[in-house]
Amino acid sequence: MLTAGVAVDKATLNFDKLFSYKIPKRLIDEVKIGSMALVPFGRGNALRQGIVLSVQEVEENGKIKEIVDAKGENAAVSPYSISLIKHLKETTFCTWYEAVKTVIPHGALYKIRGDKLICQLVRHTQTVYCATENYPVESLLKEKQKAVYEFLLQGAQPMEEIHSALGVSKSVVDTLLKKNALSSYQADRQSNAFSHIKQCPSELTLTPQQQVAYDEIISDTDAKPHLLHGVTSSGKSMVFIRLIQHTLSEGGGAMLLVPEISLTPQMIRLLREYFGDIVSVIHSKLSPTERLLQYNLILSGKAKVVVGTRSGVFAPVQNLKMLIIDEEHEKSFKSENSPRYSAVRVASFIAKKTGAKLVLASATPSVESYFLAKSGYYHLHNMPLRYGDMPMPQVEVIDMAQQAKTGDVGAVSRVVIKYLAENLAQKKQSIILINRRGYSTVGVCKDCGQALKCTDCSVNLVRHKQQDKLMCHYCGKSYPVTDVCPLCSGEVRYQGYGTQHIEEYIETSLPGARILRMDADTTGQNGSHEEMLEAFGKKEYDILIGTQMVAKGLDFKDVNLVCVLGVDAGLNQPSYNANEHIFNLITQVIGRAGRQSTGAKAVIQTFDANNPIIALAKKGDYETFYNREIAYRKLNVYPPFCTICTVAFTHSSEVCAAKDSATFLEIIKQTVGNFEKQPLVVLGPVPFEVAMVNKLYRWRLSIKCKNNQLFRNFLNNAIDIYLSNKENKSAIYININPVQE
DNA sequence: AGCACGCCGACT
DNA sequence: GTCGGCGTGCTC
Repeated sequence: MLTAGVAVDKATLNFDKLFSYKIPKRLIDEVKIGSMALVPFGRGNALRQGIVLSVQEVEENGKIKEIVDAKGENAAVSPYSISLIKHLKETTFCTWYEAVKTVIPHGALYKIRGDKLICQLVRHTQTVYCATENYPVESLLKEKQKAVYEFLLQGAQPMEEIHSALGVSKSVVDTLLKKNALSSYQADRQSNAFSHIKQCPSELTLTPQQQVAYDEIISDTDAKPHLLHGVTSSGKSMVFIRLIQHTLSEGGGAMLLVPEISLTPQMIRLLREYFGDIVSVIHSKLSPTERLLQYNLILSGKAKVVVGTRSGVFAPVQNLKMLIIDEEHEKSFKSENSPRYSAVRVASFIAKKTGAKLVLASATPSVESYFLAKSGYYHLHNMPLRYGDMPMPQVEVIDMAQQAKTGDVGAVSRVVIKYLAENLAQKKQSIILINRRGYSTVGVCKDCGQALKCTDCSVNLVRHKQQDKLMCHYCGKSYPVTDVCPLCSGEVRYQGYGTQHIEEYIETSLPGARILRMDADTTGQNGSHEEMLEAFGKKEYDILIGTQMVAKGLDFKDVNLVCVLGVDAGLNQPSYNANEHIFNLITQVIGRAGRQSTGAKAVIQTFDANNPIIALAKKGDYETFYNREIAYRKLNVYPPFCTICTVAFTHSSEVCAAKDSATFLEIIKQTVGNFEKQPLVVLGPVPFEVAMVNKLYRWRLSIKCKNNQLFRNFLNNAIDIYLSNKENKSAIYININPVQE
C-alpha cells in the first residue's frame, strides 16, 4: 500500500509527527513530496490541511486513513522550500506545520471547501491605464475626465488607484478609453507601497574604502561569510548596490534583509532607483494576497532582488548568489514566536546550501559575529571613515546626579533644553531617543506601594495618555484609568516619563517648536511610519521624539543634535548582553547626527556618568568594547562560547509549571549519561522574569550547551520522555538563544 | 489545538 | 427522564 507522510495543521508539539495516510488511486498523480493535502484527522475525522513530506510503500494496516484531496500540480512546494522546512523543524523544535507556514505563504493559497482543497486564484496581472501623450486636454469638457487624464499623465495606474485617488468610477475611464485619451495594458501587479518610485540609476562611484570592501568581497572565492564593519554613515548601502549590480550582471538573484521595512524607506528607494521593478519587497505587514503576489514574482524569477525583513529569508530567490543582512546585530532577526529561528543562522544555512555569498553588515556587529570574524570563520572588512569625511558628532555625557544637585530635576535636563533651543534657532533638526524601559508611566498606590498590574500577566500596566487607557504590553489588554487602588482602595499616583510626558515637557519648555512623536502609540496604522519619517525629512518638524525605532538607519541631512534618555534602565538589565544592547543603541543614535553637516552634537543623559560602556560608545571605540565584552563572555561562558537553550513550561497552575520543569531537569540528569560526553550546564528551574502571561504561568530551565546534532538528539529524547508521561501537564517549548526585550 | 466521549447536576 | 456542564484522552 502506497502511503504519504503528512504534516498536519494545528498540531502541538505533544503529537506532532508525520501522519501516514493511504494514497487513493484517483490521487496518485497529485500526491508527491511537497503536495498540499486534505486529510481526515482525529476522532471526528474533521478535515485538515497538511503537506506531504514523504511517500512510501507500507504493509496494509487497518488503522490507516485515506487522503481526501491533494494538489500537487503547480502547488507543490519546491525541494528548496522543503529543505528549509526540515531545517527549521530540526533546529528550532517547532511543529512541522509551523515551519511550513513560515517558509511558504500557501496558507492563503488554499481553502477547504467541502471535501475539496480549493486553490485561491491570485491574479498575477492587472489592467493599468495610461494617458495618451499630447492628447488635447481642452477637448475634455467634463471635470472628472480631465482629472483622470491629468492624474494618469504622472504615470500609469490600475483602476483601484484611480478610484482611491479621485473617487471616480470605471465608466469615466471607459469613456476616456473610447476617446483614445487613454490606453490600457496588462502589467504585473505590484505591492503598491513603493511601486511609484521610478528607476533612475545615477552614476555609482564608490569611495576608496567602499571600493576596497567591494573588491575584497567579490574576489574571495571560498565559502566563508563576510562581515562588513562600517561606521554609521560610511555608505554601506552603496556597497550593497554595487554588490547587487555585480550579482545581476552575472545572472544571479540577490536578497537584502533589513530589520524593519518601514524604518528603511531610504534603502528601498535606493534599490528601486537602481533596479526598478525587479525589486520585490516582502515583510510581515503585507496582506496574504500581496505576500503571495510577491512570492510568485520571486518564484517565477521576475523579481531578482528581494528586500525583506526576518521572514524574507525564506523567499525562493531564483539562482540566489548574494545574501546581504544589514544591521545584522539587530534582535528583530531573531523570532520569538514559534518557529523561534534566527534569520542570520538561516541565511548562513542557505548560503552554504546554495553557494550564495553571505554578507553581514553593521556599524556595531554582534559580539558573536565579530568573534567569528576574529577567529577566521568570517572575512572581516572595515570601513572606518564616514562618507564625505564627515566627522563624528561631538558627544557629551550629562551627569544627571550632578545636575540634580543644582536643582535640575526635570525629565529633560536644562542643558538639553538649551541645546534644543539653539538648534531650533539655527533651523536645524533634533532627535530625542527614549529608551522605553526606563520611561513608562505606571500607577503606584500611595498607601500600599503596589503598582497597578495586569490581571492576566505579572507586569505593571503602562498608562497611555492618548487613548486614556492603562495597557498591558504583554497581552495587549487595556483597562480604564483609575485612581483607586484595587488592592487597598488607596490613592493611585502616576509616575514615570513616557514619550508623551517628554513631548509635553519639551512643548512647554520650547513653545512653538514643531514636535513629532513616534512610538507604538502613534504609528499604529499601516504606512504611518513612512509618512512621519517623510514629513520629518521635509523639515515639517523640528524635533523627533521616539523609542528605539528612531535610532535605526535613518538618514536626515539636517539633524544636528541627538539626545538619548533613559539608558540607565538598559544598563541595569540582568541579561548577559545588556551592555551590548546599550553600546549599540548609543552608537546608532550618535550616528544619526551630522551625516551631511559639521558641528553636530550627541547628548547622553545618565545617572551613571562614569559607566565604561557609555564612555566607549562616546569614543566610538568598538574594538575596546568588543575585547572587554568577549573576555567577560569567555570567563562566564556565555555566547559565543556556548548556546543558551531555554526549555519553557507553561500551565494555568504555577505549581504545575514549577513541578514539570523540575521533572524535566530530572529527565536531563538521568539521560545525559546515555549520550556521549558533551559540555552541558543547566540553570534553573526558575520562573520567567515575567512569570505569568495571558493567565499562564511560565517556568524555565536554561541549558548552556553546544548546539549540535548530538545535543539536539539528546534534547529531543528528553522531550519525548517528558511528553510520554501523562503526569506532565505543562506545555513545553524550546527557544534557542532567546533575546529578551 | 480540536473534538468526542463520558459522567454528573438541574431543567421541560 | 434528557440537556449540557466541562474534565479526560486521542490524534495515522
